[in-house]
Amino acid sequence: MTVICSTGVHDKHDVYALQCPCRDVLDLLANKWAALAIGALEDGPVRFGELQRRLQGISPKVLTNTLRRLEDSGFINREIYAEVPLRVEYSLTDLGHSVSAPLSGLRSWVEAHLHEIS
Amino acid sequence: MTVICSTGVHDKHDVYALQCPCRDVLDLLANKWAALAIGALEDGPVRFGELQRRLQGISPKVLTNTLRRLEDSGFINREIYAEVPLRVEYSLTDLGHSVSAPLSGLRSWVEAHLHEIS
DNA sequence: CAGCATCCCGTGTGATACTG
DNA sequence: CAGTATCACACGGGATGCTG
Repeated sequence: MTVICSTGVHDKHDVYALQCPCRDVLDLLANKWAALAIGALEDGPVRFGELQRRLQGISPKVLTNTLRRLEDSGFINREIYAEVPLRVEYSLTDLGHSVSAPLSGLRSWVEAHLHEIS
Repeated sequence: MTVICSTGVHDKHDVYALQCPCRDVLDLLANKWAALAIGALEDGPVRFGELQRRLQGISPKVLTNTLRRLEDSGFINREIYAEVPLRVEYSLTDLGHSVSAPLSGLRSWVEAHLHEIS
């Protein structure tokens, strides 16, 4: 088992302790849309409307919430172009790109084991 | 980008479509405790009480809910030993073990990038 | 010991309509 | 186009007490 929290954890089983900061990250990523939104941005900047099209079924409000949370945590950038019509592009930060790797791993696993899941 | 859903998806951006079955798995894993519970079982069978100790802060009810969901989805086994006192052991199935790999990847990433996250 | 029963609450999610 | 406003709701999660 890999020790998650290097700080103040001596018993390896305490890595799941309430105080473990990895909780925050898991909580952030562990919602219905965040992981998918990051995946949808892997190829480069995407506009709001296009994001909504890719994340089929998401409402504008929920998309906004998701993006704001990811932005506040430093995973994505929000660039506003004062054009007509208005253009807003979302893109992954370096941090966002780096987390997309393990997330891809998870999605690949899903693809590979889909048939085994009830 | 890796195509997640091999079935009926031809536009690579539609992998995030509402019908994508990977949603179910993400929904299952994407709650507060499931990923951590799987991690807590990586080393072998664990009893209910020990699980509650490792997942510090979880209540019995929530732990039961989490375990039931994971059991129903085929990620863990529940073994009952009719002893006195009663003993119930939880362990990962093969499927559970296989998913713990990508989950470890995610947790490792958290460990490595913790300092970069606000 | 390993849970179930019960009550409660916050919030994530959703549908729809509206605006700068 | 890119959101915001509003209302509504199910569900995850928590606290406490009780049971086979």
